[in-house]
Amino acid sequence: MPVTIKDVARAAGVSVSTVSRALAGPELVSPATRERVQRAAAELGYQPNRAARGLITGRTGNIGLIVPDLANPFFPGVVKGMQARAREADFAVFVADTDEDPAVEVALVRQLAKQVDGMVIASPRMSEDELRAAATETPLVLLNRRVGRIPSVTVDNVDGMRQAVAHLVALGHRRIGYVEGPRTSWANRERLRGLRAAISATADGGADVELTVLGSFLPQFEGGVAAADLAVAAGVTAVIAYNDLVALGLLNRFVARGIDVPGQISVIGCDDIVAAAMVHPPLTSIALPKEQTGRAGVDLLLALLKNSGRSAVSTRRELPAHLMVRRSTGPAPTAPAPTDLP
Amino acid sequence: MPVTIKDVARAAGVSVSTVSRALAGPELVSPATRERVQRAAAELGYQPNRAARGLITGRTGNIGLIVPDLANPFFPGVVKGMQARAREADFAVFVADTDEDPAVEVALVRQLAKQVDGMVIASPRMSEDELRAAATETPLVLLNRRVGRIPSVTVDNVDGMRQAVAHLVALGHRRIGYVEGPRTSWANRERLRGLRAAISATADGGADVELTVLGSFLPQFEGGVAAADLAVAAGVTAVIAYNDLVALGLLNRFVARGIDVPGQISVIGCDDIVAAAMVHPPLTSIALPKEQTGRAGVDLLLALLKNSGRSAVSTRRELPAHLMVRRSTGPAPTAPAPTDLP
DNA sequence: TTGAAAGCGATACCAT
DNA sequence: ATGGTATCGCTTTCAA
Repeated sequence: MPVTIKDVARAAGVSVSTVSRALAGPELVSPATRERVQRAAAELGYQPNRAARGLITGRTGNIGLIVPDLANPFFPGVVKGMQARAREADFAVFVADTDEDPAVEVALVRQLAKQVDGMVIASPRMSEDELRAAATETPLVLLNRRVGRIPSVTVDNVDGMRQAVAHLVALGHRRIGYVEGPRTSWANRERLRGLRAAISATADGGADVELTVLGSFLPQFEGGVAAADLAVAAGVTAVIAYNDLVALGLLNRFVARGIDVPGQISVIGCDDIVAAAMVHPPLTSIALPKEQTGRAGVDLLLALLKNSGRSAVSTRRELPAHLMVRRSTGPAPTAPAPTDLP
Repeated sequence: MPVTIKDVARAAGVSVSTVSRALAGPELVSPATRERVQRAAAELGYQPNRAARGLITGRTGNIGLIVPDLANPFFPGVVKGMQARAREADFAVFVADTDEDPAVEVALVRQLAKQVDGMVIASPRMSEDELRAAATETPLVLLNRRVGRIPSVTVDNVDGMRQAVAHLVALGHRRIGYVEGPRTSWANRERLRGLRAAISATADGGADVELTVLGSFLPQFEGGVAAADLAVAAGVTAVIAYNDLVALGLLNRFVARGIDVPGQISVIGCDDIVAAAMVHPPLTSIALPKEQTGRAGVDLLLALLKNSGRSAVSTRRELPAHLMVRRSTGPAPTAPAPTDLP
């Protein structure tokens, strides 16, 4: 039999209204009664019933999080960040996995919407229209995607690609391949855009770099395995993959075919999942701030909830990406000796 | 403005009680009214408010899941299985991560308990007493651990180890090392027990196998890296690790030191995480049925909830483990040639 | 078979 | 500053 607000009221010798006030806004009651109430509550181990509170306030104290695939090591990091931040704000987090299926995603949003005050969708796979529709039904924050004025947290993919290209070009690479992920992935499009921008900027700088786009492939290990042979056939000296899982697949296939990395070909991934540092050779990767992305997502959502009703605050946060150089990238096989460089 | 039961009642021309009945137990109302009510509900898109329902029924429709570390690829599999099963039963899942900290675990259980009908704790790190206490506060199911009569889903670790040892012995290994995980881990103790049993059984069979226990180490990549040198110094020809993350650490360090796997030393992990097949050489691992474990956990919990109040049903399920042989295990370096075998 | 009404636990408004 | 009370949306007696 859980202790209710009545029990506390009786114990403190006040009315339930007073208890409610003493606990919610300490400045609404006299210091003396506040003291008594708080002690009584503590002694009885009183915990407000969230369902009852939600019934009248219209708030559940829950937020939802939807991710495409928990098995992709990128997302647990995001989940951790979200939970940490949500807990600080006294919110609980529902997590749901869509198995990369846009239809499941749409269904889950609708189902979850009733049970939460708002939700965060990480790397949404559904269409822009569907997202816009969802945003009208429930406060919504997007991670790794921008759609209209829906609040979002993104990473500077374009700059990440700039760093990767600069690194490769400095190593003497002139023929670079990119292994595409899902076309429905906003990040994929952004990365491709960043890549093209970086390469044309390089052209202005004098170096003549050629980009070969391969794909699209599954954003998983298997996708990389499949892409590896195409990369070799394309004659590139370096490959940048949509994400680390794909890069790991590339690495694996190259090793299996006896192709030396980075001796014959360099590989760069994206996300910097833990496994990137665990393979041999360790994978150079564009690190995205996973936990920070999660935290920022909750931050935006909380801001949204506070302003709910008032003029739609549309907020965006863009986080920086950082290239983690490891041993999977090295000098281009046909690169001129350092002394020959201009 | 969400549609409530009143709206449905008005639309169907009946009282709210009738609506409630028509939707809950169709046999409680006349077929005609049931039909009308259901159509009205469908047309209005009525979704019962779970908070309101929970207030009176005392049920939230939520279940909680606590895991030590979402970043350990073993757990996302479990989470996926749980969610799938929970969704079938129309339950939502709260997920919380403890960062392997027993204290956090205890705190989370207490906090979550108020918001759920029951909870599942995967690989609990807290003490038996704490678990027993938790079990009295809320319906509880344990994954990968057995404590008293608390319902649990476990994997047959002992048999898994038997398979691993049999595999190694067949390859000619006689000096085997085990890298321990956390001493607070039930699975660790079970695996050690299974290992010892398998080895003494082998002794009865004539082969004289020696076990060297190393550790304990962090159940992570870094733990394996640290353990690798000890394994080499101990002169074992094969190492079995507490889990795949540790095994990957071993593998990595062996390669870094120029020690050939499996030429000079064989490595076996546990869990069969996806990364196991992604490294080079691919890791032989004892596969645990991750999703099935999650599903079974929810099954047990649902059964518990149904019987709540009645005599404590204590149930256990034990799932089988399967050795996945890959290239990280091979003949022992000093093994006699196949023709010399008896 | 159906309707009216009493709560579930908390908050918020209206008095005092 | 505090108490009484209506109320949130729903389920569940109790009568009819």
